[in-house]
Order: sequence, then C-alpha cells, then structure tokens
Amino acid sequence: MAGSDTRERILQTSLALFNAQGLAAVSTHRLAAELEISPGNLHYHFKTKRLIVERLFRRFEDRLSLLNDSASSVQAIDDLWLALHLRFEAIDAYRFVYRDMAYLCGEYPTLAQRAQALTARNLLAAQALCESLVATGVIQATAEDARMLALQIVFTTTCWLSFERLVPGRDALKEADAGMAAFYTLTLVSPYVSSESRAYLHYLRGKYLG
Amino acid sequence: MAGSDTRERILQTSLALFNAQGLAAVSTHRLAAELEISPGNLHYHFKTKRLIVERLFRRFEDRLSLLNDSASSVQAIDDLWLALHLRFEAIDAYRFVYRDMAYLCGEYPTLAQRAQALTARNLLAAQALCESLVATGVIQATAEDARMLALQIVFTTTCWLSFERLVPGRDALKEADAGMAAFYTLTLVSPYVSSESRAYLHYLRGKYLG
DNA sequence: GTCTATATGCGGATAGAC
DNA sequence: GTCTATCCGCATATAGAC
Repeated sequence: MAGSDTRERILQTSLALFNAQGLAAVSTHRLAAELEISPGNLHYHFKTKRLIVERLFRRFEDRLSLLNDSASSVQAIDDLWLALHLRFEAIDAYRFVYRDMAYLCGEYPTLAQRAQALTARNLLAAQALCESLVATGVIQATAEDARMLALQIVFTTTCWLSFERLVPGRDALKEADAGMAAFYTLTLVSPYVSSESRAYLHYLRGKYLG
Repeated sequence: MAGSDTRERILQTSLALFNAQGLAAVSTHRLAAELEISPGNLHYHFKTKRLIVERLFRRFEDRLSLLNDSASSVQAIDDLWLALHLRFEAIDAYRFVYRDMAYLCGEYPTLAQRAQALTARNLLAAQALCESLVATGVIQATAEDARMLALQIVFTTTCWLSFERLVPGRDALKEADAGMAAFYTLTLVSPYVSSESRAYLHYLRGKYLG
C-alpha cells in the first residue's frame, strides 16, 4: 500500500514532538524512543531528520495552499472569521514551523526559500481576499489601504501564535485558541468595515472580550 | 577596572555572532575561534554559554526598559515615530532574542519567564503611550480601542523584524530597516489619527512608499 | 589571564544480523 | 522491516600547566 504504517506513525509522532518540544530539542533518538522503535528502524524509513522535516513542511504548505485557494470566496465578515479560524487551526497544527522558523532556516536552507515562497503565496491570497471584501462592500478602503491590510493579515496569521506564548496569563502548554486569534485579526479589519457589516463584529467582541 | 577587556569583547562578539548566525548555530568553539582566544580562556570568563546569553538578555531588557520609561512623554505623531524607530533599533541590535525566542526558551527556561515579564512591561508602556495619545487628542479611540492598539503595537514591535525576513524581496542579510518597520507600525495607528495630525503620516507615506 | 589537552555525552547516521 | 551495535563528529565543560 501507499507508504507503510510505520512511516506514517513516524510523521505523526514527529509532528507532535516538534510542536510540543521544539525542532531543536527532538533528536532522532528521542523520536525513536517515543515511537518505541529502534534508531536503526527510524533510519530505514527516513535516512535523515531533514527528510522528516521536509515532508512535514510540505504537508503544511499543502494545507495552507488549500486555504489560500478559497481566499476570493470570502465575501462577508462571517466568511472572513471562518477563513481566519481555519487558518489559525492549520498553523497551530504545524505550529513548530513558524515558531521555530529561524532555527529551521539555519539548519535547512532549502526550506528557507520555500518559506519565502509560501509567504509570497499567502500575501497574494490575502490581497485577493481584501479585494473581494472591497468589491462586495464589506469594507471600505483605498487600494493602498487594502494592500496594507493584506500585509497585516499575513503578518498576524504568521506570527500571532508564537507571540501569544509571550503574553503572561496564557498557559504556554495549553493549545492555542484559534477563535481568540481570529478575533484579534478581525480588529485589524474593523476600522475599515462598513456600517452595515458591523453586527458580526459586535457579536464576536461580546464573545471574546467577556 | 570594572570587567576586563576580554570579557567585554566576548559579549560584543557573542552578540554579533548570535545575531548573524543564530543562537543555536554559534558554539563556544566557534565563538572562541572568532575571538582568537582558546576555549579554555573563554571558559575562564564565562563558565557556561548560558551565562553569556543571560548577560546579553539583561542588556536587552535594560535597553527596552529605558525606552518604556519614556512612553507617556509621546504626545505627537513625530514623537511616536521616533519612539518606534528607537525601539526597532534596539530590537534589531539584539535581534537574536526575539528571532530565536522559541529556541532560547527551550534551552534556558529561566529566560522564558523573564521574556514574559518583559512583554508585560512592554504592554503597560504601550498602554500608557496610547492613553497619552488619546489624552492629547492626537488619536481618537475608545478605551477598548486603545487597549487593542497597545496590544497591536507590542505584537508588531516584537515580531516584525523576524517576519520581515520571510517576505521575498528583502535581503535577509541586509540590516533591518527600522524606518520601514516604524512606518508599518504607524499604519496600525493611522485609522485612529485625528485629522489635524495626519500631516506627518502623509509625509512618511511619501517617504516609504516611493 | 591565557594556554593545551582532554573528559564526557549526545547527536546524526551507518553496518550488518535477523 | 526491524533489531543491536557502533562510528564519527561536535558541543559543553573541565583540569592543570604556564
């Protein structure tokens, strides 16, 4: 069959450990121990740690690309909220990527380029999204405003979950709150939202600022 | 005299190497080689790598705290621009701290707590700054808007320089552009700026969007 | 203060038996 | 596919001479 069961278990466990303990802290030995297989067996499935990381990175790219593809179908505030929510969930599922980005780029320069390319695609998708919101009258903004807003959205979705762990009062071990992150991102959009579309914003404000 | 010359050279060179190559990539051997001293001599001055990192982190804290102390004296857009500029310069001078934060927290849990405490102080300073801007009429915002704006400013100053390296077209090796970063941060404030204070914003827009 | 030499452990990766 | 055993190199840290 397509890929053995062990191979998939390795990828799942790697992802969980990278997310929980950091890319640098998870050695191939620890990984094998967690999987209850031998280091030799691990090497049979993935000749290098790099290959594991690259495979996970590709899955992350694929998942984000899927979300990017539907960017221009966002045509209302609640569409936007859902899109942001799904995006933060995806980033949280692979949170080691953005969180350990500097280390990752240093160790695997190939991935540094891929990360830049991914950011470029995210920017294009966010611009399409903002243009769609302007076209449907959900927000009112000049072309330049829309471009800056797209940049803000990409910046925020990329970095927010990493930043959140620095804010006191949030438990670093607890899973990230995608809803909270999405709400925060919406506040960036809020100054541009036309009066007819503010209802959903107020609903969310009540929900997350209680 | 207070601290030998070698000790200070170690700190300066460490900072430069950490910034340039990443905390994880700079071993004590590389550091000693760069300094043209022996690993044994390095160990004489700093028993562990951790002590070097902690000392640099403290300097970073001190430099930001100085800037935080003057937050409530910001009373015009050009004050704000200067304050942001100085802040980005400080963060850029110690850019390894925020860029390698995840690795740093994993290796030195003590510093994870200090980083949270630092973020808390930054948030308080940013809130004071926003309140000052509201009080002087430079911006118009509800108390809740001001709190969110403060959060946005801290988030941006903390993460922007790391994010910037992901945006294609910027050379990762080139030093960061504190002016560009400050301009970006100002766009967050711009929706709330009262009409009398927009002149400086337009001047900066012309300068950085040329 | 500075050196040479070295201890000790861990990390990635491999060889070869089963 | 999975194991045991092992190699090699690097990293932190140390000992002890000068």
